[in-house]
Amino acid sequence: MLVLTWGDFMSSKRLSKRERQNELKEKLREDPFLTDEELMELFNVSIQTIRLDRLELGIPELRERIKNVAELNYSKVRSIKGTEIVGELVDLNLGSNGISILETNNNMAFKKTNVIRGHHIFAQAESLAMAVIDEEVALTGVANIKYKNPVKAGDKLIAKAQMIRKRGNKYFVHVFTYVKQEQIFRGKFILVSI
Amino acid sequence: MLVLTWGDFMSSKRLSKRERQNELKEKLREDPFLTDEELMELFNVSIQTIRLDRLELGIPELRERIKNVAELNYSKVRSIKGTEIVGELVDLNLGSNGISILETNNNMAFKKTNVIRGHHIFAQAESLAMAVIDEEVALTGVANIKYKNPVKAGDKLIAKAQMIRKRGNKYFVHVFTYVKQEQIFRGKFILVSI
DNA sequence: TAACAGTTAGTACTAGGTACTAAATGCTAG
DNA sequence: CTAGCATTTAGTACCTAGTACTAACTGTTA
Repeated sequence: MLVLTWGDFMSSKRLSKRERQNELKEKLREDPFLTDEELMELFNVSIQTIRLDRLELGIPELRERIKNVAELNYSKVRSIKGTEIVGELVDLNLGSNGISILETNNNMAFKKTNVIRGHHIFAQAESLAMAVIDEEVALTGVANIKYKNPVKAGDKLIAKAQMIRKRGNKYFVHVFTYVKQEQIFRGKFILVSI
Repeated sequence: MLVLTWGDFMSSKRLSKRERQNELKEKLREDPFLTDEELMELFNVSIQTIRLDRLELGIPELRERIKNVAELNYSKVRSIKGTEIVGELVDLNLGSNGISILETNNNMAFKKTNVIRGHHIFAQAESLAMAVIDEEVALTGVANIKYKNPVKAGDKLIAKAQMIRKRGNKYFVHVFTYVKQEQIFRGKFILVSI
């Protein structure tokens, strides 16, 4: 059996600038914790070449990369904590209707397909439904929902909620979510105030 | 009204070594991105004092702290990428059933009531339903769900999924979620493979 | 007032770089 | 075969955010 490690591969072959830079991007995407020195050994070129490559590709230094990774995750936690409403509330008539907008990104998507995971669409709709009813505290009792079309990362979700009726402490709210006029989700919620 | 900022507080008062070291630990727990220089200004002491404090408390330098945050989340991200499952998968029989556990915390709850927001319960159930069906890529088409009882932050959610039947590319999966034997959620999902 | 904890000052050194200049090497077209 | 250009390598000064260490200076307390 012939087995070539990355090391064998790299020491046997010197890639062209373009090839090397592509591999460099790929390697650093996989592992942003690699130092220039490690990359230099990986690609069997001088450290200056690695640095020129990073400069040309606009890739920041190790410490910046690590910091970016750290801040990404640190801010993610904070932003979730901050908002109780998923998406941005752009219109609200208590007891009647409301509109919220959610900008999707590929953190919300399946990596393979880039399709937004259902629970994000659900979360936007549910929290909008909650916002619409004129109650201090409420919980979702029942939801009947339908995903009509897949949503791609980057799409802007516009959710429109309408309170249909109120019976005792139960609120019936319908939410329709659109991407560019096209309906992609429909949810019927029964919310219970407590 | 008397308002004291942290700055006022710190410049008016010099804490004892013990107090300062406690505050230091707390500050760095809140924000690990603080440099010794920023801490020095915060506590109104010299940079050497901050460094002695860190040494005594065994707190690593800024870059190490950032790296730790980054690595923590990097491995977390990787594990999410691997599973894409909300909660921890403890049992799985492809095409039949599965169980996942989600430890809730107060980041997942309404601040006022400490009740877990519905979409977290939904997300656990939906992703477990996805895991159970033996398909590479699938989307939720329809869901009919019911929240039976509110869940408090700290509760451990045990979701049990059962695939009921398959018709063409449609899968019918039922998920029941429990907190200490008590059922708190029920969801009927129709998943569509693509 | 001596002893000691606590604090501050200063120096040499480190990793992992940036920014820059200069020189060497490789390839290609005339 | 060689001029000209891209590419690569070498080397220097400088940076940040430190470590590790020595020495000196306060402040309190016995």
